[in-house]
Amino acid sequence: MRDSEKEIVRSLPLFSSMCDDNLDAMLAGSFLQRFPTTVILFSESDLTDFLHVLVEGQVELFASTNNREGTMTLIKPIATFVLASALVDGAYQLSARTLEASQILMIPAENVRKAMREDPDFAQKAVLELAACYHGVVRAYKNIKLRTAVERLANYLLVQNRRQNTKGAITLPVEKRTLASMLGMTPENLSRAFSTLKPYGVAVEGAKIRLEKLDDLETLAKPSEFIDSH
Amino acid sequence: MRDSEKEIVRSLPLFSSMCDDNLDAMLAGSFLQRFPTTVILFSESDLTDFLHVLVEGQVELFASTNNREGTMTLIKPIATFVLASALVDGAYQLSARTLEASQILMIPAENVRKAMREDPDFAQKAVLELAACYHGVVRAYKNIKLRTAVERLANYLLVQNRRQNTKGAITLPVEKRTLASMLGMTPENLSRAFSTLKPYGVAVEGAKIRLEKLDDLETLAKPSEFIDSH
DNA sequence: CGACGATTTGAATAGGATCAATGGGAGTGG
DNA sequence: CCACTCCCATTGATCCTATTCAAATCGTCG
Repeated sequence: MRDSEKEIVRSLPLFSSMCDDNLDAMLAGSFLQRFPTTVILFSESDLTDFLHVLVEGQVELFASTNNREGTMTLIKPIATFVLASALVDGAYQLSARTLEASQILMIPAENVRKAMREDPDFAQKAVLELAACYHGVVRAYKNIKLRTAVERLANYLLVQNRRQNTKGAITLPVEKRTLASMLGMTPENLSRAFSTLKPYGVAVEGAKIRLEKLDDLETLAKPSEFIDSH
Repeated sequence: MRDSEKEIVRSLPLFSSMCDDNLDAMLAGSFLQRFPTTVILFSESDLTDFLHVLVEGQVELFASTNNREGTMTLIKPIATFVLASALVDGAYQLSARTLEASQILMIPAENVRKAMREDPDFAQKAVLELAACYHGVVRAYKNIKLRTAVERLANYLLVQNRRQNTKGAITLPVEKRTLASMLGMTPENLSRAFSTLKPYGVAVEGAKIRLEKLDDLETLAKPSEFIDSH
């Protein structure tokens, strides 16, 4: 474990206030691993060996059943994933694959559970992090349960516009087929949803999207503070 | 706060190992309140004043946006709800209403946050509880994203059959329109889904459902350990 | 008994998925 | 560098699922 990697971990709110000794103890046995793109990191039925920290690249968490598959969420650096699974010592519950070549710091789950038991401050941070994760899934659940495909796309575009802060000229951070899966539709349907949004000022050129009538798009999307990310 | 109420709280894993002094401190300012049926307990935008413990009755957590509404989950005694919101000091994120006359123990959220900060053992329990809640929503999210309405109903019936442990003669614990909302469909569509399941041995008489061909139903439902409740 | 809401059934419509075919890039190998 | 291949994206046609609107039935409760 190099110092540079320790600094990466420390930059995360979850670990920011952990004392140095405890951090060293938790990182013992950890290692930074590089993965090529499109690699399965683990499957939902695997036992949770590691808490993962995505340092570079991009990772998709997905679920499959009965020959169907759906994206649950996308992970971008720098962030941990599968914290809940690592803390309870069970199966991952979700599968993961890289969407790009990625660097991932793997922290033994047992170390994380030990830290939770022995470092009250870390346990507290874990509570806050888990609560945030919980509300994140609740939002996603509301989104798919209460909105149509076109509305989900419209709201996604508005959120990206705020995040990328680039005045209506956004770039999709993932392939359209992955975006389709994340938004709970087929790639064909995503194409058609983009067409439907054309009258609302959505101009598509590959991964570059221009939003030329933000007001109209918002009227259609009806964004909600309690569904769309802050 | 009477002793009987304290015993109720203590019966929950979340509080089982809390020392008596801390429990008393947390329960200071708590009160047991009775509500009639169909009462709104709070709305998603309300600030989280209380951690709720459903002692008797039944509660629905739901979300609404743009004139649509959907059941997120149903709470049955004895269980806490909105723990995540109580711990982070923000809005509830979900709305709640009683589905029956109910008794609810209201614990000031500030007390819960204080307990989390000062009682490491409680923080640990909260971590485990939150992780379980998180996985619960993930399951619900997978369920709606990867299954059709008929499949969701079929799996719901199989889960109820296991839980009620009554050899294929189950009783729906809620009105059908609520069940429809929980399964993410309209009441009309639920009716039709029951009709679709008739050839699979599902016989409906009001709230009484008989499952007469469990094997056929399972073949259709394709239950999954990582979607359906244990 | 009468009123109200829940449930069911029917018909029409809308939202999405599937199947098929085509075009377009990116990467590979010659 | 170019041709080839493969996969992504788009478009069209069709099918299926689910919602909406309407109406009838059923139960429950006052």
